[in-house]
Amino acid sequence: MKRKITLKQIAKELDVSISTVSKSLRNSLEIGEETRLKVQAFAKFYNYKPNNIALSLKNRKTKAIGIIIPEIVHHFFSTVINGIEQVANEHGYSVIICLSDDSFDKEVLNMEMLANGSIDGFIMSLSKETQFRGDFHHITEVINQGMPVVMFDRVTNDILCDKVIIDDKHAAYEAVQSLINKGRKKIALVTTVDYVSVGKLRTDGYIKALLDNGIPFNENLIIKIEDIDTCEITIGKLLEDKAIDAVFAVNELFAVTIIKTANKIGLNVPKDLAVIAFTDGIISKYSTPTITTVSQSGIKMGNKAAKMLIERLETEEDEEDENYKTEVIETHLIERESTN
Amino acid sequence: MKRKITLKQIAKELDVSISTVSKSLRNSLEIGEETRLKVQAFAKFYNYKPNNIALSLKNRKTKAIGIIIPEIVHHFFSTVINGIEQVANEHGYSVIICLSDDSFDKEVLNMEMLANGSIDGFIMSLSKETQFRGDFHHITEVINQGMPVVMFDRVTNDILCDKVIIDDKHAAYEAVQSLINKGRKKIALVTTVDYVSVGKLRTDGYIKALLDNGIPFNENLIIKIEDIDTCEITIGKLLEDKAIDAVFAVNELFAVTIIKTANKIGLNVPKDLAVIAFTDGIISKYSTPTITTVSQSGIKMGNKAAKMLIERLETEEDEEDENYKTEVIETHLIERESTN
DNA sequence: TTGAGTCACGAAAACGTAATAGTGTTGAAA
DNA sequence: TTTCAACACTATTACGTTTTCGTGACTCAA
Repeated sequence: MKRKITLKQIAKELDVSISTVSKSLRNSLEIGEETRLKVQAFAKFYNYKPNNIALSLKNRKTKAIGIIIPEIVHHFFSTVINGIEQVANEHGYSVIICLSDDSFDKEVLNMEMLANGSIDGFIMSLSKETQFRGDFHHITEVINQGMPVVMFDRVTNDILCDKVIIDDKHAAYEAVQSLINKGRKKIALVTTVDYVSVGKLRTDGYIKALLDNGIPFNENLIIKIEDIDTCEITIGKLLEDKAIDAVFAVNELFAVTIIKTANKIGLNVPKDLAVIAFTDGIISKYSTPTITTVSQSGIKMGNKAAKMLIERLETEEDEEDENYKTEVIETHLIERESTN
Repeated sequence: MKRKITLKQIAKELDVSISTVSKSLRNSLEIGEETRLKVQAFAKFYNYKPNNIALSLKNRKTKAIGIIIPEIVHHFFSTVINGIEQVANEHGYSVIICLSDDSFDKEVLNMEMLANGSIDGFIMSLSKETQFRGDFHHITEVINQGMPVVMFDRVTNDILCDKVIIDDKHAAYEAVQSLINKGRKKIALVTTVDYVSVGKLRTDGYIKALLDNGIPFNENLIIKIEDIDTCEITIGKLLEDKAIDAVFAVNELFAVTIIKTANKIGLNVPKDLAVIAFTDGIISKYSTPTITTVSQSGIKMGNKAAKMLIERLETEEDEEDENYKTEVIETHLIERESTN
């Protein structure tokens, strides 16, 4: 139960000054070899390690990056964290994670908590509520204090900062195009009701793909799910009434529910109904049939976001160019059983 | 781009001492009302917030807890994090997460990094490699320094500290018993090869359930999967050669693979083959058929672990009783389609 | 013998805060 | 007039580092 040893204690024990100890441990030439070795041996014996907090205070940097995301029990977000952690670790940074639970207030609170010196910069994805409100003052404030912010996936144009996104519109376009290429004509879109930026973009891509191929866009073929647990009826209606031959779902959960519902009413996937989903996760890989998806590599996204943040943290403050970049992570289609 | 304001700057600006500012902001009676209000107004205007790092250094506590887990893209672990974060947040703690990637070296490195003042205590689950090696010196060291550690799920008896586990043996026993109750007689166990404590316990429970019911234990019905991606052959052989009527799988992935393989060789789940899995995750819920599982509530585990840690952090150091507790989180069977 | 120049080390400031221990002024009681 | 207390602040220390600036002792050349 011995507390960690400090420079001061070593100094006292060896009857030298604190500066001498500090310098010895950093192998300064100022200190004579004898003293230096003696101090080093002593420090090693007592397993001296500098106190991170003291260093942070002195250096005015914590070597920690704050991550704020809506939820963590979520394949995509946890993958991004993984990606961030990888490069953070390589560069000697640790990551502090806060969850907003898609609540504006929690997002603000967490940011304020971390912004008071705990971290050097933020990597974040906006909560639904924040996107809905369009209130980003907490982020502006942090940026104005000179703390860099990198946003990913759920971003906003209202904030100037580095961003990492996927081209949701284009990816959706390609997914729908691939369905059309396979001869599907009546393609439905199953999406969410919320006001998250990505939802709109994916819808845009869906519509554009249809129109570019001379397929009329029918508003009735877009259905918005409120609650995943009670959506079977809505989906059932879509499948029975509209005589569609393909569905583009904006996430895995919708896709797998669609397949289950289709099976119940006697439709075969992929013969009668092709299904394609956005976001490649674990469900698509293990569902029956396996589901064709648009993969958005969370790892790459996390890697990139972390690189951008660290880059900004480690360039001299004076030469801050401030020309913020938006990186686009490429997506690709993973073809599986749900589209013949 | 104005840096955060400090007490010193406020003091200088208002031409009072730092102590006066500090005391004013904490509403000390020592300071006259006029000065107090003036300082408070000024601080509010400039949005003064005390610097966390300085506070940490002064108070010798960081109000942060370190989490070390093998991986994060993993339903169970991310659920536990969620549980930890909930109570941590309630108590004003933030969480720093490090991933060991199931590597001993990374686990040690991460612990050392965090132990040097960055956090007040650890919540951790051992990496596979650490369990295999049986080398826990890094944990002992941290504990000896007076830093509390709470271990969950993958724990070891070699370390004295608070622990949160589920009763793996008993839970496995109940799962197998439920299969037997449904008339299944020839029950296989599909498990992992690694040396993780929980694997052994689950096997023990499986065997005990068989023996208690007068069913002879047949070693050939236990198969150990090395690599999830190439296990279909092994599983196929098991299903075809052994004429089994039920399988107990130690995780979801094994279970869903078993079901897929069974379907391929013409077996119907659950009619011909009942399948039950350990660890309730998202796959079990959305697989076809849905899978009966033993749920181990990660949220509860996280909640409990965080509570235990914070409790220890916030009781006076002198009255440390040091009688470590091991909390057992109850599990329960979630019956779904894979067992008639 | 003095001046400069090295050597080996120490003192002190700084990072930002909170708390303990002063300090000077005023007013009132003795 | 002295004494004591209350008031309203300020100075200082401590948390653990790193670093800049000194400084005393010694050596060597002029």
